[in-house]
Amino acid sequence: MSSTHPGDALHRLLHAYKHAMRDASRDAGIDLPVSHMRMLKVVCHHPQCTAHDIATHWRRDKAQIARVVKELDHAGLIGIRPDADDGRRRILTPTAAGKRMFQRIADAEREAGARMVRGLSREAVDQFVELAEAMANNLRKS
Amino acid sequence: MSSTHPGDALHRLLHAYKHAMRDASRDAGIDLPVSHMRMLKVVCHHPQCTAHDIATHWRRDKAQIARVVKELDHAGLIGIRPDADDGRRRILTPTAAGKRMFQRIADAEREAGARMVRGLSREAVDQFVELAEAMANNLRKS
DNA sequence: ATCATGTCGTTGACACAGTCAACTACATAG
DNA sequence: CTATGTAGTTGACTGTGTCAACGACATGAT
Repeated sequence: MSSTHPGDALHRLLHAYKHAMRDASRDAGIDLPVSHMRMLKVVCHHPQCTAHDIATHWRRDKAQIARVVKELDHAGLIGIRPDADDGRRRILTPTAAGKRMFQRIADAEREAGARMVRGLSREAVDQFVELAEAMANNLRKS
Repeated sequence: MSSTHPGDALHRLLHAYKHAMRDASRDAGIDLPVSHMRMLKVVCHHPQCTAHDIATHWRRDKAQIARVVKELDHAGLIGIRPDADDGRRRILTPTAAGKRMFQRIADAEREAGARMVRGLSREAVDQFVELAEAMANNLRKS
C-alpha cells in the first residue's frame, strides 16, 4: 500500500528520526532544538568557520544561521570573535561547554542511529547514505 | 568530510527534495503547501477515510489534520460528510477538482522524483525505499 | 435511563524551521 | 572617493508539529 515514490518514504523516515533524536536528547537532558544541535556539530567539526561558510556549505539560510548562532553564543556553547583580516566576518569556535555538549549530542545521535539501523547490514547502511547523497546532489545541480 | 551518520544525509536529502517539490509545484501552478498535497494524496488513495484513519496510519497529529482538512475543504478539493454510523466521524472524499489537482501533483512529484534518481539504477532506488522504510519501522516500534 | 469513561474532532497557544526583503557595516576594484 | 559587492543582522511572514483543553458523540455498567 505504500507508494513507490521515494518522497513519502523520505518524509516518514525523517519524521521518525526527528522524533527519535528528540527523545534521545531529552533522555540525555539536552535542551536544544535540532537546528542548534546541527549547527553546533558543524562548528565543532570545523572550528574557525564563519556563518557564511555554513550558509554555502550546508545550504542553510543565512538569516536562520544568524539567529541560531546568536542563541548558541548566548547559551555559552560557542564563541564569536571578529576576523582580523576582514571586519565583516565573525569566526565561530566552540567553547569548552560547547564541546562537552557536542559530545553528549554525538552520543545521543549514535544511540538513535544505532536503533535506526538495527537489523541492517553495514553495507546496506553505507549504500543508503551513498544513495541519499547522490539523490541530494541530483536535486541540487539541475 | 561528510559524516557517516545517516541523520545528516537524511536532512540534506529531505531539504533538497522539498525544494525540488516546491519548485516543480510552482512551475505547475500548484499553490498548495506540501502538507496539503500529502493529505490530498492520502484522501485520493483512500476515499471514505476519516481524519482518525490518517492520524493513526500516517502518524500525524490530529490537530494538524483538522487544520489541513479544513483548508482543503475550503479550497473545494475535498468534501466532508458525517458518518451515518458514528456521529463523531467525518468522512473525507476528494471532489472532482481535488482529483484533478491530485493528478497535477502526481505529475510534479513524478518529475521531481525522476530528477532525484537520475543516474541511479532501478534496483538502487527500490533498495533505498526499502531501507528507508525498514529504518522508519525500527525507530517506531521501540 | 443515566452516568462514567472513552473516542473523534476542533480550537488555541505555542515552538521550531525556513524564506524573503531591507538594512548596516565593511571590503575592494576602478 | 565612489560604486559595487559581500558578511551578517533583523523583521515579518509562512509552514509544520505538538500540547492541552474542550465539545460532541458512543458505549458499557449499573
